[in-house]
Amino acid sequence: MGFKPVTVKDVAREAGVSPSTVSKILNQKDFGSPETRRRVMEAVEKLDYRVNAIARSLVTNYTDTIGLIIPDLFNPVFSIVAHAVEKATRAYGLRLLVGTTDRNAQVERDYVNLFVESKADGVIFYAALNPENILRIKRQNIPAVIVERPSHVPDTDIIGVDNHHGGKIITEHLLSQGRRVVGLIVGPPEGEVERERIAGYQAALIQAGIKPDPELMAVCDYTIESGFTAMENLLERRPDIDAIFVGCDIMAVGALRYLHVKGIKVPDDIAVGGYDNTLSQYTTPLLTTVAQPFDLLGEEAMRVLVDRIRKKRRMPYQQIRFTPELIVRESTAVMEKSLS
Amino acid sequence: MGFKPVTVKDVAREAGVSPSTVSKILNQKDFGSPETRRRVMEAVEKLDYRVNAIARSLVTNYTDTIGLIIPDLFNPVFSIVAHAVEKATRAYGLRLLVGTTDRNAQVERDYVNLFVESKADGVIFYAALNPENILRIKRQNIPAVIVERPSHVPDTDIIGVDNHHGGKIITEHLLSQGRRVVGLIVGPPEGEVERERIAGYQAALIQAGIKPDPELMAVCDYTIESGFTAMENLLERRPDIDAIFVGCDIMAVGALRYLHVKGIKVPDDIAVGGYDNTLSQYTTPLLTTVAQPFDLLGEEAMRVLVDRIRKKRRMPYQQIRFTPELIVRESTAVMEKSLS
DNA sequence: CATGATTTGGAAATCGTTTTCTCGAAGAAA
DNA sequence: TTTCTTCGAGAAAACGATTTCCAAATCATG
Repeated sequence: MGFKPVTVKDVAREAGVSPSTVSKILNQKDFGSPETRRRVMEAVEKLDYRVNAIARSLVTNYTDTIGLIIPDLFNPVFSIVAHAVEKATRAYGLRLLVGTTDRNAQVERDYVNLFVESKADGVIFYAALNPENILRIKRQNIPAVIVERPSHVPDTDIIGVDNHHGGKIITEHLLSQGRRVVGLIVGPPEGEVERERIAGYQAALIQAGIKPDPELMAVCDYTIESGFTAMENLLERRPDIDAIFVGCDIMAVGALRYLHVKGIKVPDDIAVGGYDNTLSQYTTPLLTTVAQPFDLLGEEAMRVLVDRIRKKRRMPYQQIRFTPELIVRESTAVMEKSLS
Repeated sequence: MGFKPVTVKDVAREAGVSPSTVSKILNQKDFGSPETRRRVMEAVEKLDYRVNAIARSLVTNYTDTIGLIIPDLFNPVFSIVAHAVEKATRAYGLRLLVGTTDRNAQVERDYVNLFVESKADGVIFYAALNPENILRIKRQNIPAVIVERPSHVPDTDIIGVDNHHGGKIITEHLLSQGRRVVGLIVGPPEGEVERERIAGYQAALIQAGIKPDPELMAVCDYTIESGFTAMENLLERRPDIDAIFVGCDIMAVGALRYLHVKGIKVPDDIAVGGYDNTLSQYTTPLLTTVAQPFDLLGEEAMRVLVDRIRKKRRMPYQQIRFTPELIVRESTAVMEKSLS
């Protein structure tokens, strides 16, 4: 009802000084005489005063708030990144506004508008849907950092992982284990990320003198079910497959499931390689996968963003690429035949 | 540099009216003549005007922002809830500030202060650490909703799941499959949630005429590794165990892993029941588990919170309990011996 | 002791909205 | 036509901080 939060005025009255003095003592390290400092601090303590960040922002033009736009929080890939970003904002003493788009460009746009209205100091886009939305933020003079595509937005810092390399090393690994007919289950190839991984996969095959065969590739979305059916379709088409590279651990779980149901042994009959290293410790057998440094991705995105916010001066735009790492586990042991 | 966002003044000038008129036309459904409405709307469109939410909040005393305090975003349990909460805030046209505590009470306190400063309209606590922090929010007249413990904060809406029932049904299920020596791996029993689940487990045993044996219980934190070692310790102590109830899917994965490594067959030798239904579709064998309606938890928390924010009038505090559901999968089939 | 330099702390403007409050004009009723 | 009501639109006062700007007080220096 008649609830009134404590304001700087109340503190001033309590300490017997003016509001401006209170503000200065609270914000400037070396303002005021020891005596007034003490009085003000005591008043603050006594009244349990907390600055009204809204009022402050209105005059300083800083909200100390970062916006994060991300497809969802359900897929471990995203929740790990979100967690890393959140930890980083905390370390920088900032707030984090989170928006998930559920892969809907209109929702993405709504969040962009919301963040503009909120006067966020900066925005991180993870797997942005529409580059236009990023430009919209930049047009409002709000710094933005892009994590993992799109990579063709001008004048923007971009953080990512070398997907070509990732696709290549996992495929090379499968080949090195004596496999020859390597299938590929991958997300929609319209995406940059997916295209790169496919290219890496193909490069590894060609390097080994094997011609990539479109018949060996199955497309699916990022669900367990689609991994299951993709594996099914692929094996119906090509029963001679002896290894499969699945472009995401979630889908790999679906593929493993199908193989398990059909009594096909992993890795004896078919070797399975995943991607992301998110679920690979939960599966049986443990999944060989390509680990992406998701936490680093989040940390770096924040670091670059904060740099851009604080150092107003023109700083060259950065494009940071991390190198993914192969983690070998049980699902891709050497083939029995090549052992004999 | 000389970047100036478009303000209500600019719109007013463009439309040839006063700022107050612009504000009223934008906010009150039926203000102004059709002619002025048109002029103002055109100006807004032309200048791509977006309200400054900061300035608005200062006068309206609403920020349209909700705070969420949650242990982390890494455990699927939390990320699913966070996702549900985020979706709900979006549906209500609100913003979401997210704070993860990493189970550190000091961090929780920092976030409470931050949310107070941010003038959040309301706060949702998931698995809060220190009740004092919740009281601190309420003392600032900010509505709070507690999800899953602590349940003893006065004058607060509380949303939760019936953990006693959950522990009971999974144990009953194990017993109904012919198991007799049912072990328990559970999180730190200081927690209310854990205590309730233990009580449910014990109730089921007693009901079946079995005396609960402390030796059959192992405590661990919420990691795969601790599930692994807990299973190990338990079996060393009591090799006669023929079923195990693990209080969290993540730890169940660790337990399954140990059994797999030791060549102990699930469910033939030991039946395994999990809790949460988060990873249970990823495991081999598929994990029987107790499903919690995490998305509902998030939705309801938001619904109750928004109610409390909008209807200022004194509304009785609610305590909502959902009933968890048993999901039977492969890891708890009927025992072989009882079949013969 | 006088002068200049520095420090201290207050008055007032400002940030961009929303919200009274008020006045004049238009419309309705008599 | 007159009077009463309603409605449209602007002026000005908030909201709660920060930030000039300035006067007074303090200090150092010759």
